[in-house]
Amino acid sequence: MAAKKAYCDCIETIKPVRDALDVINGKWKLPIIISVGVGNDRFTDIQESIPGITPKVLAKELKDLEQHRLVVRTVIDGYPVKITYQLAQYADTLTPIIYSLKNWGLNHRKKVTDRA
Amino acid sequence: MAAKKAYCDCIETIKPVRDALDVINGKWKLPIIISVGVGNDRFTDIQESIPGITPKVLAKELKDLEQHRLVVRTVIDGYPVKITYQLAQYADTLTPIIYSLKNWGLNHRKKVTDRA
DNA sequence: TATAGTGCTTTCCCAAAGGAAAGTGGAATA
DNA sequence: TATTCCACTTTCCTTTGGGAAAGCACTATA
Repeated sequence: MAAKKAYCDCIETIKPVRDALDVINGKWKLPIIISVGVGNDRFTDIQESIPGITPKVLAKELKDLEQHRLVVRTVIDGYPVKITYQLAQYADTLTPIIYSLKNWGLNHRKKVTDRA
Repeated sequence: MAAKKAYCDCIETIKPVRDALDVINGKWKLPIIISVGVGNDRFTDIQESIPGITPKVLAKELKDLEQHRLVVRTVIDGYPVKITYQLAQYADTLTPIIYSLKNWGLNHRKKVTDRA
């Protein structure tokens, strides 16, 4: 017999949501993906396009995103060496998440300012 | 004349996304919303439905969610006093976010296990 | 020759997140 | 009377995130 439980079961939703959150956690991952996705492919450009981000954090987050195969780092030989960042195709699958967050954020801001 | 900028502009997407992330930040907010949304309305039930959450964290996150008007705490007088939590209607607007995260998480887990 | 840009790294530091464990006060239950 | 349940709170501690500032190796530009 299964153990009785008073609470309603929701692990089947919570588990995948947490899997997703583990990948895109923190303040910076989605902003970086947005910035790279829009065409910023140089370290400095990405940095300047995201207000407040420091090079240390950007470097670390880019490495994380590479490991998760969402971003591809390319070294182009030549003088000087060029380094570019691009979204991996897999990052396209994040579009619905970004889209829904953007919409919600826009609506939320309106709601909060209306309140005041 | 506007200052020249080499980078592509993406603040209009980044800003609302960050507004949204500021509200649902951390490991626990969305799991809690999912749990309450599915019918868990007592503190202990919510706690037991979310693996790994401690009462301290749950109490703090519930307060945050109340402040953001996503969750409503109700005290029902009587002997003993009963306390229930429910989603505010506003929390329904999070459904697309949760849905897209869930889908992405499911797909991501498949992708990662296939890789191995 | 001096300065600026590129893509970072390094150090130092602080605050927030979060885990473990115990406790609390009242009421219900055995 | 003892134990349990409920909804937390409290304390202590560790980890993580992240900011500030400086530096570095290389190249390009003035």
